[in-house]
Amino acid sequence: MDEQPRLMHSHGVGMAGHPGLGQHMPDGTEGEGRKQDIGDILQQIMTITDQSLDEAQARKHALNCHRMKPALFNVLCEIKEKTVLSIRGAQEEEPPDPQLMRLDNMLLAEGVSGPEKGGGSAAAAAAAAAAGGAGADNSAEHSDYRAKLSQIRQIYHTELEKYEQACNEFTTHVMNLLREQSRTRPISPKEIERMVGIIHRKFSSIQMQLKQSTCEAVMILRSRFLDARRKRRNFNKQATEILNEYFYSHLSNPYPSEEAKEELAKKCSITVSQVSNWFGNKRIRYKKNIGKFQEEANMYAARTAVTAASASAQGSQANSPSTPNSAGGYPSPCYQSSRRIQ
DNA sequence: CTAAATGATTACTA
DNA sequence: TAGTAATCATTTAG
Repeated sequence: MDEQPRLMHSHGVGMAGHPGLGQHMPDGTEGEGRKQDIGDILQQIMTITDQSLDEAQARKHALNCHRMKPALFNVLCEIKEKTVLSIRGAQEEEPPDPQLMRLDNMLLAEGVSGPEKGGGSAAAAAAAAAAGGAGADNSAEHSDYRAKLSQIRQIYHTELEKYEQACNEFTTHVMNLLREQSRTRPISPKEIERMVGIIHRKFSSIQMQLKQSTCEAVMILRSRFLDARRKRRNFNKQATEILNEYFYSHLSNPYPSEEAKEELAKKCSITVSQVSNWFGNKRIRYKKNIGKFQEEANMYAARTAVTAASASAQGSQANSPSTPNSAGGYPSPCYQSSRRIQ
């Protein structure tokens, strides 16, 4: 890049005003003239940094108005395209991020990013059903869940909109800037397009963070909603009585069969696993402190005796769910601290 | 308010 | 895999 201008100057004579500066050059003479023009322009570019601002501005204008400018600009763009941009272009076209897709799917499933109300309530209903809480005070919690979900959704959409707007503003700004600059340096429309792509990717990575934190919030809300420990309700008195009745009338072997559990569950309007939980808790707590349960045990023993008596008096045993070995020959806790629980 | 009671969960065992 | 033991988180009693 050192020799060429000089070389051109040595030959170039008076071709400055040549009208035919087309892309093709039919003969060497025309080529020489063009070369000289290019040499002039390059010279000006090289020295432009040495000039004052006003001077530079004037020169810039002159350069811009130069008849060779568009052609040279195209050439430079092409060169640039072939070198720098093609290298960068090779590593683009990344596949859609699987994690982002997962987040999107979840937000959609959770009704955060989907259609306004429909998806949300459906998901909430599904969650409510999964909670399995025998629908008593379920609706209150349900609406609470929905309210919180819609709050999350609102924040999400507001933020998303904000990001989108910022992205658009920034993109427009950069595009204007590049277009403006493309008057003085070789920037092809393709390159602008690519830059826009880069900006969008950056912003979408920010959006991913938003999506991620929204997902987290939904998960926490959901787990809170589903985790029954956090909103435990005691069983009603009747259910507790039925369970206790069974427990104390089967003290020697307080392990209800699957069928018995089902029956108890139905009677108490709770689930079978709740029955299992109850018996698990009862056995361990009874074993740990039999003394404390003495009174309760006596009470239920007496009650069972009475019902049994009245039942046998009527010649029927319709009461008490499948009672194989009730009070019969088993020691009431009054007489001994039965140790049949492992 | 604190402590006890209680339903659910977890890690482990036979 | 059902059951045990420890523990959590909540409700209820005092």
